[in-house]
Amino acid sequence: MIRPTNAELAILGVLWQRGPSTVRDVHEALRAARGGVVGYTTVLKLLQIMTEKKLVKRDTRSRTHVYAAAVSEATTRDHLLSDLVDRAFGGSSLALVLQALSTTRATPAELEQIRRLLDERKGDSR
Amino acid sequence: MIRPTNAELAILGVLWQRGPSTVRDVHEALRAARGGVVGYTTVLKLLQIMTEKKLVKRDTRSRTHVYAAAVSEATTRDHLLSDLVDRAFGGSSLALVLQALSTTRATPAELEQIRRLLDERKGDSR
DNA sequence: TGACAAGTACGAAGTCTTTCGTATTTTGCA
DNA sequence: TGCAAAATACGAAAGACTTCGTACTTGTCA
Repeated sequence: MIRPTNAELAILGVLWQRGPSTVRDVHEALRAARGGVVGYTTVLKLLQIMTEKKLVKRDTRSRTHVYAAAVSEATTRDHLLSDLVDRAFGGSSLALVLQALSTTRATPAELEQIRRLLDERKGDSR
Repeated sequence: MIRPTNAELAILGVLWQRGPSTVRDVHEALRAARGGVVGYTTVLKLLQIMTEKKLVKRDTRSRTHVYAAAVSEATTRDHLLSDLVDRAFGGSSLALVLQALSTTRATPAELEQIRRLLDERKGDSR
């Protein structure tokens, strides 16, 4: 159900990082982050749409509305991952993990981090 | 560059599985696989578009054209993964792997498979 | 108080995806 | 030979995304 589009993800990224923000905040963050050639009213419109979709919450108490993410980053990532698993990996999360592992560039420390996670789950079929 | 849409992925899935196929083949495979309520000419049109996009190759020697995937499954998966990494994981493949691992349901055997892959890459910063 | 700045709301246009209907072409065979 | 079946080509429509212009509202301060 939670499947933010591209532009929506960019905005959620800002909200996750900055916390509750005004349109202006988001607009400037986007402009700073990337070559964000996106107009102010575009961001406003997107936030309005995202409010309808319940992706963000809007506080209208002050004239300048304040928006906050209504979905967590982890949950959203989960949804996007399982979406991709369904669409391109025949429903197999394992296939995705293996593919990601086999092409990702990881430092030894990172490999170790993965190994630790595996250890925690040893014999755990969750 | 290789970013098949949803419908395109479904078709590529058939081509990867069946090998070179006619429109009719693909159409029937889709209909069989899912509740594939998709018309014959829809599949045809998609294959034509995919030919333009170089996602498939078309052999027109016989009247009934034969289509074959022009992109490999592994490469396509890579592209989709790195796309998702960029869009939703701040560019960190590691973050994606960790997230996928922490929510995926894996049997001990599967965990072992992952561990073996890690072993192969030990000290390998590729 | 009245004009300007800063906000929000809204509609509309452009692009992409997906879908299919219709027209046209080709082939096989009765 | 000529018709029906099977194919391909093409255009167009509907929906989703993204973008922004324009209109309207509200608050500030000279």
